[in-house]
Amino acid sequence: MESLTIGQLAKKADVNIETVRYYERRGLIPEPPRRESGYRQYPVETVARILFIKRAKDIGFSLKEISELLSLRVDPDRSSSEVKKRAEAKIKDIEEKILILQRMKETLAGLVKGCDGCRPSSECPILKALEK
Amino acid sequence: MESLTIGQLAKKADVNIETVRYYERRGLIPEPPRRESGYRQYPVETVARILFIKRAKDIGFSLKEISELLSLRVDPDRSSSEVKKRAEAKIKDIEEKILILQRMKETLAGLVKGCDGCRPSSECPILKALEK
DNA sequence: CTTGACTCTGTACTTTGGTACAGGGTTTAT
DNA sequence: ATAAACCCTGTACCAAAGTACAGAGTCAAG
Repeated sequence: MESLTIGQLAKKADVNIETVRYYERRGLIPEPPRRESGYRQYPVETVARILFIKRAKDIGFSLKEISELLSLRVDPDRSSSEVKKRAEAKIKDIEEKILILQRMKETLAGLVKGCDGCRPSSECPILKALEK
Repeated sequence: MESLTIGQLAKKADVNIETVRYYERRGLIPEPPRRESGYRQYPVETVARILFIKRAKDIGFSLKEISELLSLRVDPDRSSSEVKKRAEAKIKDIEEKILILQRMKETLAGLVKGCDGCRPSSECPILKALEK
């Protein structure tokens, strides 16, 4: 059982079958080999690929950005500063997101433990915390 | 110049005018007072509100989640465990996102500094790192 | 006091990321 | 060998988050 049908893949990755085909159309997963019947035969790694996509999506990357992310990994001219630059840009993006989330979290934590700062009718710090 | 027209607001927050009206319809920003003509008059704080929404969106919250986030801040009976519970749930969400982002970042950072680890034709760790 | 820039409501269109058939062939378990 | 359960392509539909008018009224600068 070296390979998966589209249904098995979808189940393992916990997505809709149609989503798998959609990702293929979008170029997010490679076109798999087919058998004579035309049935797709997925290598097991494709499960990880789809999980990656799901996670990345959850944290705010668009499918377009995700395919950029994925293409970094695959690009064959390894030492190319092009690739490196793109990876670095992505890292910047990610750091930015982390910062925003951390500020958000602190603010919420303040809210949870008694948040006396939230005086009635005055400005709650939640917005303040997120002004760049 | 205590208040802003919708156009001024949109410009300051760097969004489309239509987006502002859309956020109003969605309840993400409060309905502002109007003058006789019907023109909206926004208090300057609304700029911060919209910036908040933009940031939250960028890091993967839906507008629906964002209005939940915003409603936490406004709820008057702050000691209610209801509010507390919701805030705690949001914190969990946020922590999860941060973790994913950190793993992603490390992986990319590994890629950047001399991606010798990416042996030809073998599995690049980028996927591995993101398998839950 | 008019002209150009702005705003109003309402409706319709767009993009992104899927989902859902329809109509037909394939596999597999009994 | 025949259902039940899969899979195929293609097209259509969906929700979320805007965006874009149309047709009409308002503002403000010269």
